[in-house]
Amino acid sequence: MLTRERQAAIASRLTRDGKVLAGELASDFAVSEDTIRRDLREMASAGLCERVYGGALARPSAPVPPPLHERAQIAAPRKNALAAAAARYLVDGATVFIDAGSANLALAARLPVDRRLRIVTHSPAVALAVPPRAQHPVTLIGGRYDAETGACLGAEALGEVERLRPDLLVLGACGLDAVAGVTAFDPEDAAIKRHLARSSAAIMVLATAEKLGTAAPFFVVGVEAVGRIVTEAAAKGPAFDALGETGAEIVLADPSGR
Amino acid sequence: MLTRERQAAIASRLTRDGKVLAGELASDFAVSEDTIRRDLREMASAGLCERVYGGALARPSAPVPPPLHERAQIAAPRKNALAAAAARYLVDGATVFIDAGSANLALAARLPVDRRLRIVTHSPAVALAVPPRAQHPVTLIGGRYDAETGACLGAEALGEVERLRPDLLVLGACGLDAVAGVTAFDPEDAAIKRHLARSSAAIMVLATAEKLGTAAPFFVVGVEAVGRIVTEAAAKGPAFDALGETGAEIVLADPSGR
DNA sequence: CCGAATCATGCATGAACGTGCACAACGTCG
DNA sequence: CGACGTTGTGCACGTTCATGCATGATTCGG
Repeated sequence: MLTRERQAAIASRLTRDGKVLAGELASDFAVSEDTIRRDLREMASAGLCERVYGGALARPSAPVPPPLHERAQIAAPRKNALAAAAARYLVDGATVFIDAGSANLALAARLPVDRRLRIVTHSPAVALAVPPRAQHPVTLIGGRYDAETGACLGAEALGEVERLRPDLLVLGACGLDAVAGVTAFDPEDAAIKRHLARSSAAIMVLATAEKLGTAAPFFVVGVEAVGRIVTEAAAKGPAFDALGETGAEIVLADPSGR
Repeated sequence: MLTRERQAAIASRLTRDGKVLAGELASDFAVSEDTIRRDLREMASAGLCERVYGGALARPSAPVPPPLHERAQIAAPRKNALAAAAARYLVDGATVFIDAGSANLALAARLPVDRRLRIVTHSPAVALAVPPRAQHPVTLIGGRYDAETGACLGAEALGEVERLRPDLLVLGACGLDAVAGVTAFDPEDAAIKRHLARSSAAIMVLATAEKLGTAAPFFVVGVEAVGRIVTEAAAKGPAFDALGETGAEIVLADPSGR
């Protein structure tokens, strides 16, 4: 049996029963409990379930849409590490726009609870990921929902975005390069990002290593406008050095997620 | 039984009964009172309940209805059956507004793929639940996101809703009664529902058996405005008969989900 | 003010856990 | 074809966690 196949089976059990037991799964799938624990850990870090002592519970929150969901699952621990590092720079009382994207989704799920933040987003998944316990007021920008980017796009969304003046924009980047700047795959998405970049007081970008030195078709904003780039140590190389020379503050995430 | 699972069960008892007794819980869950006391202490420190001598009380500010994501898991198979029955009445090419609510969430997830529908909603969870495979264009109404109802409320949302003229409104009902009509727990939610009910060409309500004959604090619309009520056979009784006499078409869902 | 019930705390125990390591299966590239 | 990196798995190790019990302290009701 394939690993992913087994994890899919665990996921379907979760939705059916609402919970799974590690020991039970181990004997049912004829693997060791270690393997099951690894599965559950992975799934939990991808937001598929809640890990608890003895097994796992179905996530009490709404389902994350498949395209975004798949992206969220890729390198989830690394994205969580980025999120943890970025969360430190969210100051109390600030209005923060969180762009769509898998790393930003991880950030939304790990927003600090010891500070009060006004969260604005055009991504329903981000809005739902904000832990209700934190009591951060969440404003969602409406419009035509685009499943590919996982955000609301179009004229309506753009119109609403134009009225905003966020203190901080947590920008999602499909590509990030010292020369090409921040770039996106979708033209409409790029248009909204451009507006946001202009009207925000500060910009922070979360980028996994593989995004550095790459460019997508649509330009959003030059790197000189980005105040802070959160990335990982694995990104070190020529593209990384070039970014550092643009004046942006580069933050390296601790892989352990601290 | 998992520790967290037990604590969740205690929490749901708290919202149901308003109080729990330590000794009673201990014998019901077959653990020692020490364990229960530890649970209650932990929950109290998390703000989930108020610890008192002999047990615990529900927090005075405890939400009357549990948040949407919890409601969605209650009686899920029955809600899926309602959804399957309701899906038959969505006609090709129609613009359908899907209100927030757990049964409506199930409907969104089971939208027919053989017809083209324009979906509009103010619930991010509903927008995300629409299967991307179906290619239904989804418009999401933005605004302040309210975790309690699971929808975007407030002036912004109301303003956008006012511009809509849906062919069909799939209305969520917190209570449904022949005399009291459709009612809601939240005043702002009720305001938006009222607007929608006025501007929609037709109204359909999905209601599980326990909602029939009950009323929530805020009035939305009288039953005479509701064209079709989808409910279950288990609802049959005086309240059910009274609804039938108002002229609305009553549809009974097949428990097998067909 | 007294007895009984309830409680917090410390401790012991076993289950569940994370981590590091070794090994096997697999695909890739020279 | 063989060397190599990757990935999934199981095992051993020490650690953490949940639980029940014992012990005093606290609270409640009369």
